[in-house]
Amino acid sequence: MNKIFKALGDRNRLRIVLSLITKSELCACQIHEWLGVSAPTASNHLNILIDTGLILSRKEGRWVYYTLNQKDASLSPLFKWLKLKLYHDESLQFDIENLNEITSCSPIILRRKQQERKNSLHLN
Amino acid sequence: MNKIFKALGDRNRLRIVLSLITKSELCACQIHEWLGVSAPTASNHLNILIDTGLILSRKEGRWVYYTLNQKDASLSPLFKWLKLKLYHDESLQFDIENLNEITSCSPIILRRKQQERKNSLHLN
DNA sequence: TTGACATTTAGTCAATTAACTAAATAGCTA
DNA sequence: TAGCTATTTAGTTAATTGACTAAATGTCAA
Repeated sequence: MNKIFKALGDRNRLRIVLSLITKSELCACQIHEWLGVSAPTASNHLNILIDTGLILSRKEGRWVYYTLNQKDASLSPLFKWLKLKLYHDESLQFDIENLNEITSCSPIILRRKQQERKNSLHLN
Repeated sequence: MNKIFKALGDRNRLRIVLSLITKSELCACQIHEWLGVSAPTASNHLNILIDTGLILSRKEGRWVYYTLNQKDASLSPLFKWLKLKLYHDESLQFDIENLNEITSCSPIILRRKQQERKNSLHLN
């Protein structure tokens, strides 16, 4: 149980879980983009959440998709409470809003956009 | 919300909350004795829990008593979940069992016992 | 099969944290 | 009032953690 709280005690890991509460499935690159941390950092957080059993992953070629672990019934009251808290927390909702921009296109398009942004930076 | 998870992410702070779930009210010295840490360390943990709103304190002369914060209704699903988890976690139950020895007498008697133990150590 | 690319692993570093001891504070009691 | 004593505050230290970059892995697609 302590492991679960340790996992959620990190702001970025809590944000991942909240994003999966509202979006049901996200791929690693979407999460890394949204968190605003490097890909290795996001990967590390995701693995910690996997390790505590809070989320599940599914591999599809080079892409890895994540969902909440709905299979563990003992977690569902916790997720329910998180969802409720999320509804009443303005700052968290504001944070989640930016997810919509990222999930409004497929991961492939998102990556192309990331690439273009990177290239235009190099021109300056 | 992150603050709550950060608070419960520490093993000793989680133990304090679990002890208050099973005992409803405990004084600082009982908690310090049970955790097996120094009095300043216990005091620090208790203040962090107060600060996050998870527990409440009540002063009675030199003694300070702590309870869960039942006044904040939004926390009750969390406490309920903790209680449920506690029932299904053998190692935590074992840990909590030692509380009975400490709470079987008043804090005043407990302190006298602590003193006697300390004195007998000095004789060796 | 080679090049590109999503993700992970390794290794480093700064910041945070939880513990301790010593000293201060505050409240009882003789 | 003076001296205990429960708790808190200050200050120090070792361990943990979360971030980064560089390099490795594994998969698709030309």
